[in-house]
Amino acid sequence: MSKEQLLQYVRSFVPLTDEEAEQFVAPFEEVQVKKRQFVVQPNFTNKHRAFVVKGAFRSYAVHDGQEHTLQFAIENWWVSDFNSYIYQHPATLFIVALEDSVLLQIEHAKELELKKANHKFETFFRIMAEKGLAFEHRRIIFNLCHSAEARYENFILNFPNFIQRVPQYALASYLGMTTEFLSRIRNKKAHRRS
Amino acid sequence: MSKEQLLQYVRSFVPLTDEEAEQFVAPFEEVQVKKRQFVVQPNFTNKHRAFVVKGAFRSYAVHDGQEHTLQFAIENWWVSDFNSYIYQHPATLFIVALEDSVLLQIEHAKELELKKANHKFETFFRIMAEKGLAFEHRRIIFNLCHSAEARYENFILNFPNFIQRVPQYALASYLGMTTEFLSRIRNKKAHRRS
DNA sequence: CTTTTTTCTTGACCTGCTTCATTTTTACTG
DNA sequence: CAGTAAAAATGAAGCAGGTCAAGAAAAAAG
Repeated sequence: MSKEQLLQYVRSFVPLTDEEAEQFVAPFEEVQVKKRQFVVQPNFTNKHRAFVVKGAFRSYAVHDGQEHTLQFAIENWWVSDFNSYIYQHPATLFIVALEDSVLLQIEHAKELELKKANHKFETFFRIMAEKGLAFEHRRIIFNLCHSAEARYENFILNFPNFIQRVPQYALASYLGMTTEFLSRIRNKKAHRRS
Repeated sequence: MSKEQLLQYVRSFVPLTDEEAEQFVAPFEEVQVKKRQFVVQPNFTNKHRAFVVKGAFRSYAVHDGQEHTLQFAIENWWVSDFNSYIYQHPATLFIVALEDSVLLQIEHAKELELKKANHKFETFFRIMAEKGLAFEHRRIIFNLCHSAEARYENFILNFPNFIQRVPQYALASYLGMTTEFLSRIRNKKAHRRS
């Protein structure tokens, strides 16, 4: 069952007794999501945090008709409009399924209860947030320091398994460049190899 | 005393009894730092997380001779090379005092002890990390969506109190542009006003 | 306050990346 | 599996922002 997968993930960060494990996963509910279906939309508050059991997602903002990707998420990643979720105010992002997917989602209030109920659960969410913050720090610094081409190379190196699953225009907007420019970078690279 | 200031800050997020308060601040030690002094340097592991009691700091990376600013911190902000601190591996950033400053710093191992000892302390650090992550998400999206000029305007709007205290070349590198270009933006704006 | 260092400004020129328009390729859908 | 929609590639032209070099202003040091 999919909750086993979530538990395995959680236990890789904090040890849980069987009883605690049961308590942790209880408030999560499984949701099936079809490709191109939205799970978060601007102006609606993001009421759930979701663990990706299967599939792929993309969160992005639209500004002046342009899409700008904040994150991708595949198996064993989490998805939410984090600002909307933790402050429980209206979302600014779209989150859409890139494939037919399965999520395990928890309501905001239920997550608060979990964190309150058990020190270990609190620790788990603390670790998630810290790792997320550290990740974004690395991303910001890297983006500040490097050219479009270097950012693409770095992505390939660090997330080879994402490359096959996210459309190129979405990757371009994640890396802060246009689709056209990413296409040219790839083309240049292909020619160098031959 | 400066620990009062830290406590006031912590208590704005989690309620603490007097006993807990004492326990929390005990492992922090006060450090005086002179302007231009470094508190973190690449290749040395960042052993402390520090709360700014007074003064201002800047964390930045150097790449191809160019400086790129990740963060500024003034009173009631925290400073560290977060990746170095939480994983206890060598730092990649410089952190330097922009003014004569006072820090309250805690050793990594002592922080772990605090988080283990009391659920509330764990909650506090979880909230810090979550707020930090939400902040960086907003920053990344904003940077992806906006021009150099808009990023500068946004900074003025959101951090008016930083403007007076950080050098312009540092602000430029935080906003992802050159000193020269920021100078031109400011100049253009001044002319529009007259 | 005078000297030195650091920061900020300004001008001329340059380029990495964007924009727009069109075509080709790939993926869905009935 | 034909037809249509979505995604990727390609070319030409433009611009936001960078680079380099030199001077002015401000701050720090003596």
